[in-house]
Amino acid sequence: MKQDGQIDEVDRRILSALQADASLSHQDLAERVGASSASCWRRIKALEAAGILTRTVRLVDPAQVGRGVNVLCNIRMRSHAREARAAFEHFVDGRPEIVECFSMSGEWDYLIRIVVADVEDYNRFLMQTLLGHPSVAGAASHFALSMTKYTTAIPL
Amino acid sequence: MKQDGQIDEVDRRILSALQADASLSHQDLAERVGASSASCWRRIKALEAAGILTRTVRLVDPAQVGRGVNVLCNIRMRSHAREARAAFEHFVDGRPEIVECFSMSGEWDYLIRIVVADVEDYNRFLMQTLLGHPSVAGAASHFALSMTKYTTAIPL
DNA sequence: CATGAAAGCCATGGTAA
DNA sequence: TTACCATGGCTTTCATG
Repeated sequence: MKQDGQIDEVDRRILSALQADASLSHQDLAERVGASSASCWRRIKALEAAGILTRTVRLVDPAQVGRGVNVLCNIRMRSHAREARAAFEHFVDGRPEIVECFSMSGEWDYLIRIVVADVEDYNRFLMQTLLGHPSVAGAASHFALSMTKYTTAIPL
Repeated sequence: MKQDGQIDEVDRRILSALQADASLSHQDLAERVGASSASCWRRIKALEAAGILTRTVRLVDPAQVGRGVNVLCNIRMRSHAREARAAFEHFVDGRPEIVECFSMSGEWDYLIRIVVADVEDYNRFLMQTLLGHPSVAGAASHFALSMTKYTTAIPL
């Protein structure tokens, strides 16, 4: 990355490579993106400092640890007051089975994705946890039959 | 992991730690989960061999690279024939702006998440790319106002 | 059979020119 | 950019519970 904060072609290649496989050594990465190892290292530091390149995470196969079922759930709030929204979002934050939450335009207020073991597991979550929250007025759950694509890579 | 393939408490701690931060060294990891470095190493190898622990990826801040807008889009297929589904899923695979795709139960056939720069960008994608696909009969797009939670960590 | 401790080797990151 | 060097992490061995 040049000092003007712009991302150039080499930066893009670095980001793409690291999004696909962060276990690459700087040397492998260097030859893959067509730059020197030292240059790669400096660019990575700059991208981290700029907050563009964030965490390094290891992925776990959900099905293998008993979380093979995805449910997408639309949520309607009882109130749109700031406190109600903050309370709900804080609640979402604290529930590890909720892996994604979007505040939505349109007829529903939120869309969340939940990973569960099975239908019964979801029933428990819905009845006891989600619908028990004071901010939640209603929910419409949709089960995923399969996840045909999942990537953490943002296109560049 | 014992030879029976079961995941014990230490394995769970290893998985949790690596899901949160895969840049930990085996030694740091070891003391964090309360085991020796060698034991940690063996367990990680076993978890990889079992396919439980998969890729290591680096995350990129979508907003910083001009992909700050999320759109959730329900899709109805023209046909449910196997070839039509395969063709659509292959198409999804090849479009990097589509980061997630679920085959759904209920009134819609698929739910996809798309990351775009702005509304105009999405308009282009919808009109020229998505609706241009022969398998797609219709689509209902919902814009996310914000992403309040996103994690790659599966609860254990 | 899994673990913890210990040690050596090698690759790697970081820094120099 | 290239080259180098020292650091430290990965991997194995071995004894133990």
